[in-house]
Amino acid sequence: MSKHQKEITALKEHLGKHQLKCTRQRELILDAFLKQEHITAEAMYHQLAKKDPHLGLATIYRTLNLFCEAGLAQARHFGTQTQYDNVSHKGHHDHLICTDCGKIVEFENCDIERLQEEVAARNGFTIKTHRLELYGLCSRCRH
Amino acid sequence: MSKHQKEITALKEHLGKHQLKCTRQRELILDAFLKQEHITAEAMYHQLAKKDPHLGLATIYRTLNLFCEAGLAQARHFGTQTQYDNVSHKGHHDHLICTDCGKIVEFENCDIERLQEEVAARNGFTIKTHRLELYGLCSRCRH
DNA sequence: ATTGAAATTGATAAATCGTCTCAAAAAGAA
DNA sequence: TTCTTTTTGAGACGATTTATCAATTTCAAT
Repeated sequence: MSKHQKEITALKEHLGKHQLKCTRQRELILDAFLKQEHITAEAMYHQLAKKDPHLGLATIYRTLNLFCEAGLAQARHFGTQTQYDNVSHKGHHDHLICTDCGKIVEFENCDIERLQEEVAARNGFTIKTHRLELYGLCSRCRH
Repeated sequence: MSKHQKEITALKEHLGKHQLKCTRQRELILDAFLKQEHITAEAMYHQLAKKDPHLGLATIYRTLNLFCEAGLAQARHFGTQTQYDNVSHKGHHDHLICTDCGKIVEFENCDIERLQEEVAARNGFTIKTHRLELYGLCSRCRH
């Protein structure tokens, strides 16, 4: 019994609803993905090469995008690459980023999210996702 | 006397500090850039083709990146392209983005920024800049 | 104003990242 | 098993951005 049974079920539900099939590759990629906070397709490609040397990069991209559609992942453009965030546990994924050493701290703040909803409503928008990144210096780099 | 004298001075100061030179192209691009809220390199390329048909795309990229280093612009990856935001007027630049039609609404919210400071302080960070993007559907696309 | 070292430019080649194509393979219902 | 549909893997492709490099421009020192 996997630790991530809930997410596995969620994916299968999505697959069923959309006439998609449950493949070995999708299960393999999901299993690896759920162990991460966030990962790039390229990183996952190298990571999974050990388990399945023939797993194609295109399949990883396709599958991670599938996870986004299924609501398990969320794509985020960071630098030149796309990070796929694991949002199956937390609803959102905000970041504090040290511009000096690159350290990333993740946080969540309900008050900020409530205010975001207000701003959106005031402008006639319905928010689906958001992205908040705070750039600065961590305590160590400030000195 | 240009409306953007402050920014022109800021750029020249940056150039001086880094042994960079003030060229006709840089002045031309700065002038065009300061009239925008945000623009892509490609869009600026086409826009400036009228004034200088020989201005190269690479120069536009180089110069917009220079503006980022000088603190006049801020790069933001949206979809497959990079938007260069004009941050010389406002300290911050937050966006409401319609994922359907691409419409972008800019906003500012002091309460959110105050909360951001709190989160940062709690984690030992000192914020220099931030990025907040809310993705969803605008009123028109919701229907 | 002229000179000369250093930076910049324009044109294009190259790199990067992600998607598309398509024949072969796999899934899964009948 | 059989048949239809979906998926896969490999590489081609497309879009965006950066690197290369000879020619040009800037600008400080004559």
